[in-house]
Amino acid sequence: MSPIRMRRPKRGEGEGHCYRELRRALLEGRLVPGQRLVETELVRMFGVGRAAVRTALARLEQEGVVERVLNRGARVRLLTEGEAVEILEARAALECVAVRYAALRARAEDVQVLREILRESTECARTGDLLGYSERNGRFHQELARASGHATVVRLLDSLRTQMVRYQYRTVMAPGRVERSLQEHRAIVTAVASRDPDAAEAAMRVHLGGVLEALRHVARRTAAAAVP
Amino acid sequence: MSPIRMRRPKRGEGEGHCYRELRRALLEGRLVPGQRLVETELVRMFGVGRAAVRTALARLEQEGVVERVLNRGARVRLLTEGEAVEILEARAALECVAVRYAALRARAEDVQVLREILRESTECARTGDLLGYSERNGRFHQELARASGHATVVRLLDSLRTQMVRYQYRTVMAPGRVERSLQEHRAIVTAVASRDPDAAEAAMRVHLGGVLEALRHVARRTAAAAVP
DNA sequence: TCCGGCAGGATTGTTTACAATAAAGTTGAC
DNA sequence: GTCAACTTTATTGTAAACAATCCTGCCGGA
Repeated sequence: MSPIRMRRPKRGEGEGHCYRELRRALLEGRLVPGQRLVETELVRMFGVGRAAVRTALARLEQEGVVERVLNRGARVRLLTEGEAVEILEARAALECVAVRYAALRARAEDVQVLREILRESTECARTGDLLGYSERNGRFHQELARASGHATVVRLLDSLRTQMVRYQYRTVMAPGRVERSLQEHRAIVTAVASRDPDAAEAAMRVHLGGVLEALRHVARRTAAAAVP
Repeated sequence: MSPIRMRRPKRGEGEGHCYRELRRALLEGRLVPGQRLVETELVRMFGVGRAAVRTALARLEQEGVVERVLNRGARVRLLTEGEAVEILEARAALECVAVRYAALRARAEDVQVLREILRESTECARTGDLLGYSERNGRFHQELARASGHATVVRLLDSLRTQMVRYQYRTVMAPGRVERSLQEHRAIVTAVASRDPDAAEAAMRVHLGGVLEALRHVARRTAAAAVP
């Protein structure tokens, strides 16, 4: 973990600061699943009190990102492939709601943002920048949710996305998956732009079905590798 | 709030105890939306330290049940009708996943439990016991989710259900809604028992669609509420 | 060698005290 | 009577100390 210490936050923002930074560190991959989160270390790292660290960890646990065991502290939660599939299924259901609302309520500038991400994604796919594509993929889904204006679904999806960090890279690696993903993204944007909720939901269903299948395939492969 | 004080919990279970009790008090209606949650009062009430209360409140905030403002403490979150509709939409999407899995994985005893709840519901409807029906209705959806064996969806639904408390009680006023709800529940159980995921999902979609329409109608008039 | 008990240290859960903040109440001039 | 500035009070945010628990390494005996 980065030993960098940031400026001391003001009174009242200690907990939120710690929560956000911890979450960010997770999303950026600076914290690996299974890694221990020792309270005093986090105190030094973020320059906040232990109480703040403690409640931040409690929030992250509630979110399902962190696992805490009595008297043994917290660690970054490690997902099984099965749990990853579950999370993706839940995400799929919620993203369908989101995309439907996006098709109904997206403003022109939202569509513009999506098109820009699509353009960048295309570039990443062309140059073979898989990590860059993965990042754009995340932003695509995030922006799509935002455009839906559906606060509850956005909140739930945000939480689920955080839990999936570890698998975001792997699913994209399957050969030929990037091109298909990109095309599916294009179909979604087209449907949203033409304000067709049914088409949008259908396109999303196809897309996430593909992702799910890819992940299930990965699950089988690693299971096979584990049992030779 | 009930001034009853319970036995002091052991070391390590303070926070969880406080969290669960607070949650229960919410579900049982002993805490009304908008009500302030003063930390020292909760300390006296549950016989735990303030730190435990604090982290419990943080967890409840993360869950969306409690709202906290800097330096001004926590209160039970008050939902607008619009937010209630949002939550119900999210629930609908997730319950469809749940019921599909239930149709695939439910054991005979799960179906038995559902049938028993159905029987009790019928009795409540016959005698006009609306509160009793509302309670069975909650248990029906809960058991259905449990029978799905889908941990992630169960967790999310649990959280969403807690947020809806306020609307569960005002539930049963729409005339004729109870009968329709009961019939829809029956259709769901039939589909699950015959291991037909498509029919089960379709039945659930019909059911929650009806609930949603009723709630949306209420959102315009702000009078009665719907039977989920 | 292997096993169980047993200090010692590390880390967490809890309590207490204290500082900062916001709400309520008070005073006093106009 | 009213309004603004001040004081008081209730309550939260933070820090530090303390106690319980778990893990590790060591020791002695079989």
